Amino acid sequence: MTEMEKTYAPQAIEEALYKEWEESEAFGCGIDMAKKPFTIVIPPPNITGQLHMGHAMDNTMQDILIRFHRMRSGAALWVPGTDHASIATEVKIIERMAEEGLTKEQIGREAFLERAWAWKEEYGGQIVRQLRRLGSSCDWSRERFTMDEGCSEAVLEVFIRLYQKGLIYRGDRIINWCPVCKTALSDAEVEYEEQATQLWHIRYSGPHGDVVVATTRPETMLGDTGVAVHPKDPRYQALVGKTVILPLVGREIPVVADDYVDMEFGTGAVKMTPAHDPNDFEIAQRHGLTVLRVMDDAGVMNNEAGRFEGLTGKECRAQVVEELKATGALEKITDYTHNVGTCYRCHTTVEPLVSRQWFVKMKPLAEPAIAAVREGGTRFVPERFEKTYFNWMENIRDWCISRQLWWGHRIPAYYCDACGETTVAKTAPEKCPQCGGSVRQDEDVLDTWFSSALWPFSTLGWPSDTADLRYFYPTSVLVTGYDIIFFWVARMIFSGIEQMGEPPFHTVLIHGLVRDAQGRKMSKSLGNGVDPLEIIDLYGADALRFSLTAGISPGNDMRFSTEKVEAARNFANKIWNAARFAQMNLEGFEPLPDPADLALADRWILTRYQDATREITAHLEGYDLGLAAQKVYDFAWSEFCDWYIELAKPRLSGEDKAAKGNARAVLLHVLTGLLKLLHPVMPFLTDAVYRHLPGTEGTIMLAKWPEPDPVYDFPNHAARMDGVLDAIRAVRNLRAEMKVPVGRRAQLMVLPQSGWAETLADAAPLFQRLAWVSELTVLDATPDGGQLVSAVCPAAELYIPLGDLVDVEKEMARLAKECEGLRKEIARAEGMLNNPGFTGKAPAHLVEAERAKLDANRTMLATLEARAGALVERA
RNA sequence: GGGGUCAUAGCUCAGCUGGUUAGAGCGCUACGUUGACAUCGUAGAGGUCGUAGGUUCAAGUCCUAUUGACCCCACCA
Repeated sequence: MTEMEKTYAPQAIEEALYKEWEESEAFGCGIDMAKKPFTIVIPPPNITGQLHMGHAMDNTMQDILIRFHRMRSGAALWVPGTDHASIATEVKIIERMAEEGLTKEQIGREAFLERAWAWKEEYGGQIVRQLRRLGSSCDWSRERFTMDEGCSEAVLEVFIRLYQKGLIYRGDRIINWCPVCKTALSDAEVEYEEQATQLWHIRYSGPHGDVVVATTRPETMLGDTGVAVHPKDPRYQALVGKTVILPLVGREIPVVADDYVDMEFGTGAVKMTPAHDPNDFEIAQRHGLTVLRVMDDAGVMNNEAGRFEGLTGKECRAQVVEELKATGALEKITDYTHNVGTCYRCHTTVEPLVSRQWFVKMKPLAEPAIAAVREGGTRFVPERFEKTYFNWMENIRDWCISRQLWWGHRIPAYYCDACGETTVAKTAPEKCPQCGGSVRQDEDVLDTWFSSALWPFSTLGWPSDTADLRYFYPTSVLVTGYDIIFFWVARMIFSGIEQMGEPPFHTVLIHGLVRDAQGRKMSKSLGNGVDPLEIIDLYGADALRFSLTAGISPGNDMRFSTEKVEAARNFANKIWNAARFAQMNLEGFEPLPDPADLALADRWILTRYQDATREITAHLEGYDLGLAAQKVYDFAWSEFCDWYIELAKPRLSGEDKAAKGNARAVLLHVLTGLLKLLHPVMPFLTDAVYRHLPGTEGTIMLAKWPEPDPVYDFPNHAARMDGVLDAIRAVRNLRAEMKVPVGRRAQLMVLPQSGWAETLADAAPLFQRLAWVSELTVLDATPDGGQLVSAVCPAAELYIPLGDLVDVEKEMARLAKECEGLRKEIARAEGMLNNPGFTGKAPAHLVEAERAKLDANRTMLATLEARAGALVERA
């Protein structure tokens, strides 16, 4: 045993300890068919990423579960990896190139990809190193990347399978176009923001009558190919089936009737721009309206816009409004606030437009995915997120998966220009299988979430039939924030079911966001983010982990504050010092003695320890990590440190060899056990301390998780000890109220309640040590004398002779106050017990407990009243 | 428009399927060098659990309504 420093210094031990863990392969998990593995796949962080508080919490939770199960069953696997993050990474690389004055078009696809891979090499390792600093016990030998060979193979395989089943198709559909990222986006990638704008009311005239339409985007009128009204709208009956003339353009466009139109809103007539509005597109499909695109991918008006060609959308709007005013077609302009879609990466307003893209047909995939959750094959914790999931899955639309980007999995579709044939294959066909012409590959890549969706099985070797895949799939739990249920969780579920035949995990553990101390979302733009690495430097990884876990409830957001981290750091120090104390008193390993030889205090702490073990285990099994951490904290600090260590001191420093040995053995046993219970949350501290303790071997990581042992469980004795502790507290309380300085010895006389005499007499050394008692006298009758202060507790009446220090009036006031409290409590209990409803219907043990409490309180009250009476007489 | 969360001590939050006199951390007050720990100890003050009903022997916990803060989804042009 090496000497322990006076305070815990995490900086001194974390790095070396982690290195040792990793090199010893303690993070690994072999295949052992006799054991059911507990498996988690990491939500792969982006290679562009820096570890932020969200990651820190997410990964701490995963690590807690993994470490818990590893200790418990010896078979736990946490698969790490990173995500290529197609769009996010590409944007960053383009930004970097812009600093050199380069664009990706200038350097070309191949050179661009070289840069991207170089980027990956440079930054991809960063976040993974940061995860190590947190203490994440991932099996790094299995680290994966969404674009590594195996994951890419999985992507191709899935694409081809879905294509062959008709679940992937290419078509001209309305998609969300980001004019800055210059790519299509899926619906999930659009975020809506409220914007104040205007509503332009424009009159479309025609031979059969006029109609006024309202729009938020007047420039899109150039692409109008119809007007829609509600079929039952009396105002427009005559116009349905006829045509009106599109102002500025002069095109004759039909008026159609469709239920979609809301008669109450605006004028009840809607201009139809099928190429630039998703609803219009759908109505156009129903009525056979032309789809006319007037804007190109960069948001510039194209040749279909006639004389407006070449203008940007904004310029075009101004121009169109100007001309409409001039021609008198503009009826009015009103203020209007509505939600506009923006790109989730760059927050540019997205342009809905018709484009030829690849889609996944969602209905057939969504159905079994809904059923899996509904039937309990996968369950969300907390359960309420199932509603979110169902709501999304049940209203899902086809998933646009092609992106006009270069960094990502290139779509394995090959087109023949000669005959128009499309070939979907893992490798490029040499020539068109139809006509023998030459083929070219689709230029686009897949949505980055397409590969993430396969993560739980692609990382285990799929599509190969590997031993890992057979053993570890389906995984156990997925841990993530509620913000990516749609992006990722839902897609993993349907992909797992479709490809593997069963959902990828049985539980989805959802956590909230980490907010700043004021409750605001941490963000780069606000600059209110707290860097977890700085916190680790200052307070240690364990303190950070604990502060992100303790007292947190699943699915709820939390506020991060350094005060919380400080409290956690203090806790780490407390444990450290408890161990230091133990180390100073131990003399090597001593096993628990025969239960019959144990002192009352030993029985008490062993029982409490078992209670804690049961409770913490249950909380971890139920994913209540916050409660588990809280419970270890309370047990360690309030029971073990505050009480047991103090209770053990008289024996540890005493002369009785046997008693000393017993106290040592119990101290060591409970301390070692509590370190194990704490290890999942505070891995560094617990392992460092563990190695200082006698009788331990290797790392605590691989130690066996504590299990309750009936031989050392003494609930009745624990209750006796609680009686003694109550009495000690009562004495301390008395002294504090009488302003007797701590440390100044005073005599104590106790008049035991029936059955307590021996216990109290035996506890004399404890009173001496913990309540600064000079001498304890056990009485057999109420003492006489006014210069006493008294208290009463379930075990005994307590008297302290304080001589002249006793202020009789004050003492009487104090007694009166205590009596008052007791009377209230007695009245409450009597009320309950006199209620036949309670005695008749409540569980018997509760009624019994209530009755016992009432009796005890009555006895105490009688004592106090007698005492008060005696004082009155004397006065 | 639909769905959800939160409201408990001065502050930040726990409180599982309803059952002791509702808890913790921080802060506050008083006292304190008992050789593990001042990153500490002892004692204390502080809450009619947002409001109004209801169910029940029993409600912070379940139901309904309501007020306030917030989030997600939908996207009526």
